[in-house]
Amino acid sequence: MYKSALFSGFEVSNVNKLVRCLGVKFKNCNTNEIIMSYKESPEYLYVVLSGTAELATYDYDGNKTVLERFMQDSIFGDMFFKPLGADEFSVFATSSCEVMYFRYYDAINICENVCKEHKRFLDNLFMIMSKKLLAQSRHIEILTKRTIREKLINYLEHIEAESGSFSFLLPMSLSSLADYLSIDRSAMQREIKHLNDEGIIISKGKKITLIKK
Amino acid sequence: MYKSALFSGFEVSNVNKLVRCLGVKFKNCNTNEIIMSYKESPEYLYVVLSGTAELATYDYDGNKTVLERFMQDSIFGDMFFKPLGADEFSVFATSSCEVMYFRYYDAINICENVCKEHKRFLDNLFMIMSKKLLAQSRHIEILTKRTIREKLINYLEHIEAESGSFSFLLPMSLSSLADYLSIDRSAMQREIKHLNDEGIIISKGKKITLIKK
DNA sequence: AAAAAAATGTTGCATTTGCAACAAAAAAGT
DNA sequence: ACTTTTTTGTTGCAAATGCAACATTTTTTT
Repeated sequence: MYKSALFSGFEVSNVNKLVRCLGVKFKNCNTNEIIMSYKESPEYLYVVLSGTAELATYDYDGNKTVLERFMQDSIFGDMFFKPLGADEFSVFATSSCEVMYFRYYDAINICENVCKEHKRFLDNLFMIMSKKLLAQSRHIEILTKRTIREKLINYLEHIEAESGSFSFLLPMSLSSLADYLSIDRSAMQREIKHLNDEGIIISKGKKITLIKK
Repeated sequence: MYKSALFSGFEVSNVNKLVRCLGVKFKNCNTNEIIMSYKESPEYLYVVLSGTAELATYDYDGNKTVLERFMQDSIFGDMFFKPLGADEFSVFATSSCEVMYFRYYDAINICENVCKEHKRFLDNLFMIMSKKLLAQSRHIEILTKRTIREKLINYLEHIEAESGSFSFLLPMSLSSLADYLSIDRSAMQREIKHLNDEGIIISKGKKITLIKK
C-alpha cells in the first residue's frame, strides 16, 4: 500500500496516521470476485493498490461487456460512472487484487487542522484524477477515428511516443487491443496484415516496429 | 464569473480575495479566436466562465477535426490533453467566450494559512473534474458500441434519463450528434428513419420520443 | 510432460457503413 | 425582407467491417 501513487512522498508512519484520520478501508479480492457494484448510494472512492480489475456487466445471455480496466493506481467509484437502466454493473477482480477505499467527501472536506499529509494526499489524488482524464481523452480520440487503420496507427503512435522507440511490445494482447479500439478482432488482424504488406509496420504477434518513410 | 461552479458557495468578496491569492487571470475571446494552444510548457488550468469553445486541429488540407467541446464550467489545460506528433492543437472560441486560468500547481499547493475559501475552491474543482470524468466515461461507453443503432439508442436513453421524459429535444444539432457519436451523418439519418419505421422512436428533426414496448 | 485453455492468424461472405451528390427546409446574417 | 449559410433529409453505390468458422500457435493449468 505504501507504493501507491496516492502516498507518494509520504513517510510510512504518516501513511498510517492519514489512513486512520480518513477512515480508509481495505479489501482483498481473488480473481473473479466482485469488488463493488454500482448501485450503493454512499460515495466511496476506490483505489487499486495491486492487481487488476475490470468494470463489466453481463446481459441476459451471459455475454460480458467490459467498460473499463483497472490496474495499480486506477480509481473508480460512484462519481465516475453511473449505470443506465436496470443492468447491474460491477467491478470484478481479474487477478488477485488489493484495493483501498474511503468516502470521497471525507477526503475533500479534510479536518480543520490541515496537516502537510492531507495536503499531499489531495495533491496526489488530483494527479491521479488528471492522469485518468488524460487517459480517457486519448481513448476518446482513438475511438473517434473512423477507420480501423486510423485507430490502429493512432494507438501505435501513442505507444511509440510513450516507449520512445519505433520498436515495442504491445502492453496487452491483440484481442484486448481489439476491445480497446472497439473493433472486430479478425478485422483488426486483417488490417495489421495490410500494414505489413504495405511496409508501414513490421509485426509478429505483439512485437511491432513502426516504419517511418 | 461569480456564477461559475468553481465559486459556488462563495461570497462575492471572498471570490475577489481568492482570485488575488491564486493569481487568477482572465481572458475574453471573440468567435474563432484562439484561447490557448497545446504547446506551452507552463501548466495552466482553464475554466470556461461563459460562452463556448472547442479543442480542434487543422490538417494540411485545412480540414478541421474537433476533439472536444467546452461550455460553462468546462475545464481544459495541458494536463488533460497532450498532442501527438507535430500537429498544432488549439482551443478556439466558438462564441464570445470568457475564461479564467491559473497555475495548476498554485491551486493545489495552496498557502500555509489554508482558509475556508481555499478548501471550498478545491472542493469545487474536484467536483468539476469528477463531472468531466463521468461525461468522458459516458462518451467512451457510447463510442464503444459497435453499431450506429446501438450508439444512437444508448445516447437517446441517456438523454431520456437526464430529462426524465420519453419526449425531448436534442441538446445539439443532428450534425453535431453524428460527430459526437463519430458516425457518418447520412448513415445516422438513415438509421433514425429505420427506427421511426420500426416504431422504436417517433422523431422530427431534433424532437424525439422514445417508444417503450 | 501432457492436456486444456487462450490467443493468434486466416478467409469467404453478408451486412453495415461511409461517401458523394443532391434537394429542401430552417436558421442566421445583412 | 432578402440573401446566404447551415442543417436536415434522401439515395445509389463502393468499400470497409463484422461475423462465422477454422487451423495453428502460444500460454496456462494439471
